[in-house]
Amino acid sequence: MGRDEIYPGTLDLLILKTLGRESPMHGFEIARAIQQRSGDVLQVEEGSLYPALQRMLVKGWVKGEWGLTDENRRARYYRLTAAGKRQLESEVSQFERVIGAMRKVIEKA
Amino acid sequence: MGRDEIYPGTLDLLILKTLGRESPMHGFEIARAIQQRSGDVLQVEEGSLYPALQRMLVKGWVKGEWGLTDENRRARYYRLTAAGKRQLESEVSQFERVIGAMRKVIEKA
DNA sequence: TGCTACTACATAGACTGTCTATGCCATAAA
DNA sequence: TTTATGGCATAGACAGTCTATGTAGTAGCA
Repeated sequence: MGRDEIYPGTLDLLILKTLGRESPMHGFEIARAIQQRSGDVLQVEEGSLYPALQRMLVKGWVKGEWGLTDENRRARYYRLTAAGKRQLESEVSQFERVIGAMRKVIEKA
Repeated sequence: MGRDEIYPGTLDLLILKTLGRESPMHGFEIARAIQQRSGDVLQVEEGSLYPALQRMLVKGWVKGEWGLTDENRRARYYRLTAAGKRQLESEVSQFERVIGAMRKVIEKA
């Protein structure tokens, strides 16, 4: 309620997918990419993004390396690990399953 | 993560829709209806269901009346209020918007 | 009568995950 | 040298779901 975007539990999926599409990326880029691809509907706050990335680092779904951006700022570049790819696949199929089930509950008939 | 079903923030929608489809219903019936309609994918735990119904009572989205089931057990029968119907519509359209946006992020291309 | 199973409602407490707010630091621009 | 901006990060609040537990009434059965 009050919830405006991004259902809890789906952020990881968005991040993993974004990294799966293009790697490596740093945090800001990931957030921007999600926002753009979603047609400006989904906005990932930094206070959600970084904790999520930390969790994924710990779980070994992503690896991070410090580097420099085009504009010479330090940034942490993330890329998917093999475990991350598996996780991504699993989350995608779970997403489809759950959303499909919700559709059945919601649809007219 | 760990999350198995029902993304937080979507339970209200499921309950509202179920009540919108058939009223009045008591808690157990609502849970059963959601489970059945979802093809046994979504399972609403009692510890989630009753707090959700309480919240909705407070917010005036549903009204509850005590009654007796076919089997002579006391049960609280819920029905949508006008405010509940508006809320339902709003949640459905928000759901479509967010899920549509997620699809754009997730889809192949 | 006593036991068990089931229906139905309900709450406490843990836990997860997101958000708001804030801070730090470095670079670039004014 | 001040300001804006990019980028990372954490603390604290908060919402919402789950697990576990409890109550109580009904039905069935021995």
